[in-house]
Amino acid sequence: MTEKEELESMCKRRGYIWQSSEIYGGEAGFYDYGHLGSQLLDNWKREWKNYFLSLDDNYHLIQTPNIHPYRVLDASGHVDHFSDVMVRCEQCGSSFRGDHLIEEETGESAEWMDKEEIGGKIKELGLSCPDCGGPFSDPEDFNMMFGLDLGPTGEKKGFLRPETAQSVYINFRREFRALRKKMPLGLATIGSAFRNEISPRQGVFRMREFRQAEMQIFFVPEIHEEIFEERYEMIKDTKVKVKRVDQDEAVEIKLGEIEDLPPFYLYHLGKMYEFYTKVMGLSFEEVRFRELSEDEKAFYNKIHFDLEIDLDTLGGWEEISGLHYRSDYDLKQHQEESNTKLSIPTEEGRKIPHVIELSFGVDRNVWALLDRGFKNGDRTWLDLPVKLTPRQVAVFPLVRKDGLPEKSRDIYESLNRDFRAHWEKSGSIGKRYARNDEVGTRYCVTVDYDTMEDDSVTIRDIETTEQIRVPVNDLTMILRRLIEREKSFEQYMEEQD
RNA sequence: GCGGCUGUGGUCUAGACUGGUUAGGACCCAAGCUUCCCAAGCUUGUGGCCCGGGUUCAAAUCCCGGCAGCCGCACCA
Repeated sequence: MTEKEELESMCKRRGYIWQSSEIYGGEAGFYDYGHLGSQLLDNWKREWKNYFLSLDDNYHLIQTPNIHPYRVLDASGHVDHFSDVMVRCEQCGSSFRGDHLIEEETGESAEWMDKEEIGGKIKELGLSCPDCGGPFSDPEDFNMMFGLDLGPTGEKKGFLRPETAQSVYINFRREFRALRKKMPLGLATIGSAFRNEISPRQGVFRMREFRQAEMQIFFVPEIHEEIFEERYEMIKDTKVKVKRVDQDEAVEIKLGEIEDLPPFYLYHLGKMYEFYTKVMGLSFEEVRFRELSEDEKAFYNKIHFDLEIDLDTLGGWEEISGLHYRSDYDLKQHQEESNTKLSIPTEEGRKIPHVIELSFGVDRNVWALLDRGFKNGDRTWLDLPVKLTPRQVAVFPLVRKDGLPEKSRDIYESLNRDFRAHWEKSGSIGKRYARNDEVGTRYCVTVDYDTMEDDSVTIRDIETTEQIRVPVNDLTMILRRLIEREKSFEQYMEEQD
């Protein structure tokens, strides 16, 4: 089996993640998280919130519906731009994007054209199927958004949102007032988004329903730049790995050495990098930022880097998150379409705030954790940071007799109040270690015959399989220190020698 | 969405070409025995031919349709 198959098998067998509706044969583009996956997902969200909301006093979380009325997505440009005009070859059945066919022929952009215009232009140019030369059918709209009829008459139209960002923009005005007009203002949200992908593949990387965690930061560049500059100064020696659009390889560089990007952008780039190395526990080498070319990036993004992680299961660097400078495009659009003033008063008159967006694919982040953590050599184990892992500690009896199971159960119950704990007694001790290695249980506490004598237990570290012996009374304190990284397992080991 | 390949207990698979005993194995899981630290062993047990239709005395096996997965193309503002 390939690495990917091994990991998928583990995820199904042990309760992380699998295809949705599987007893009915499944449906492409939908996945369910089991008891472990769901816990990992929750933990990731919690750590994400802890990290990004604490970047500034004025960064906050909001919660919004998955459904937008038609006008929101019309204003944002999704009704026009998120759809493509497709034409189908009547002879061989292949389908193509109409605007692309025209662009190839004329060399000019045809993205602005609607269904009728594209149909007319194709006839005018006498285009035929590039595959077989057959004639084209009439063009049809294909929109990546799931449309909805709202209410009993079905006359009101809406969509499942294709991104969470718009939910935040339409709440800017309310929150700006509620938060007493302080700027910069950061509004984060974690929620689901929906895209009717033509052919979803690559597991959780292209789903029809997926989760996003986004931090939208509103600011007026010429006024608030200073604030970010100060923060940037503090981290400008931070090293990151960046692949610019004109480079073949990512290079290691200090933030301060990147001269053509504004401090507010570099500051957040540095902070995102830090999230991946410090919170998600990835090594510097496994993460990079890649700048998107003009062709790749959306027209409203002035600066766009994707954060990519080198994944074994997907064969290389994959987009996990993004940092987008969206300028004032979004608020301007909504101001115009809603006839609501979204500019803010400044000493230099009213200004429409700009947005820098920190955007994270939650499912992709979770999969990246599983991919990078999955070790399948001599021993199979899952290396998840202790703050993120679904099981922080497991408690076992060494053997199933002489009161050890009961003792271990007592210890488990006391630990379960403070940690994500687990208890089991079936099989042999080795088997229990192996089972817990596979799902990423960080520490295994074993009750043995010494425990019955002197009330001490062993703690085993998943990474090294080494053990330390500690008093039961100190267990909670020691585990807490290990989890909070106040003291490392190695330090405890040294103390014992 | 197009083309190719594939679909057997929870997982991985044998069987299919050449239709015919009770669909076999390994691992996992559960219960028990055993066991003083890294998937030991023994006993017992649960559980399966992707779905629907057709051909046939008889279908996991052949045919048609659907669904899903993988690969290629296309798509991924």
